[in-house]
Amino acid sequence: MRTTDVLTVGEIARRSGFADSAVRYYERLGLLPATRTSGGQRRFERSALRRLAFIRAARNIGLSLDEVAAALASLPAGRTPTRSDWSRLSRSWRHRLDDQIDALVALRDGLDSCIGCGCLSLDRCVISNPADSARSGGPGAAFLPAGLRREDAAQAQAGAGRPSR
Amino acid sequence: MRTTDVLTVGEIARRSGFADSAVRYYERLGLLPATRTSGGQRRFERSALRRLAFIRAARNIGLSLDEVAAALASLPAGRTPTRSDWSRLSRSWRHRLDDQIDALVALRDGLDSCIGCGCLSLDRCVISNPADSARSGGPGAAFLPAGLRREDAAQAQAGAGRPSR
DNA sequence: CTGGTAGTTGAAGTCAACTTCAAGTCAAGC
DNA sequence: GCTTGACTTGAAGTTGACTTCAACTACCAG
Repeated sequence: MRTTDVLTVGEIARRSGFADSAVRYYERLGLLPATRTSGGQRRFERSALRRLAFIRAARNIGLSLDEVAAALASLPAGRTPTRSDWSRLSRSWRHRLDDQIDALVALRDGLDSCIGCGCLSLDRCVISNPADSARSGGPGAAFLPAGLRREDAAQAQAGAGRPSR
Repeated sequence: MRTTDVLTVGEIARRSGFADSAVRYYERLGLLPATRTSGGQRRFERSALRRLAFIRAARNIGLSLDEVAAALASLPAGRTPTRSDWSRLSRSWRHRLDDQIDALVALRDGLDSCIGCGCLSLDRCVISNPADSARSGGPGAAFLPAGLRREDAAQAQAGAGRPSR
């Protein structure tokens, strides 16, 4: 056992590429299980690295941490997740990505038809009116086109608002 | 002159679909020119509606308000912008959209090759490592894939951070 | 046993883009 | 002239995902 079996925050952070503070944050949110030494320091298992990889991947796809938490919660309790467990989780992302891509392509096509006209009509232009136009409510950022917005895709949380990077 | 030539905040908000508070906010940022009545109330010209359409379109594409401000600042001073002025501004969006789409498609292709393997290797998996992996710095959201992140596209601001919806 | 590196906590800060609030003023129809 | 709805301001709050800070403690090599 040359390589230690448990990892400290710093080690996990270094290996995963996340900041220490992010790792602690995730643990606090319950996304990352950790045991504690008698002195109160966190110790992570190797599998935590896989969880962090999942988190990074999910965030790259555009999931919120709430959604990540929900996904992680769906993992089988007790046993260590298998490859197919992880695979199952990421399978649904395909759809999400497709939707995002479709939305952007639609926007681009609209842009192509708008370039040159310079109309930017509030009523007619596709770019300023991608399918819908009414503002949803709540504070926070809201710049992605419909279909790219978090709230549009997430039916999960009951909270208010909505998000970005 | 049935239809009034100048518009109040409320009218502009209603017609543009933005909230009153957003319109005031934009005016405060200098994105939206307004005159004042003797009593201090804002009065907008009709052209403000076009500016708002531009702002909405730009935000839908994913531009920050800073970038919108920069774009608006490039409009000819003095005269009212023409259609070709607006057209010129929106032409560069095409590239941005292409980049965003490319990034998402790459992510999806990677996902396809990853589904089933469930590896999620921090080193090898495309999904958790879309091209790059090192965290940039700064607080704030950061979930979009490279090429979709605000900071990646914006060379403008000198501020810290980085962003998400 | 000692020193230094790495870890701990809670509270507060950051960022963007707004919204909400309170306390008060303006504009306009009757 | 009055009432009422729309407007004004500045300050503070919201959201998500973290980061930063200060004050302190743990771990471990030597």
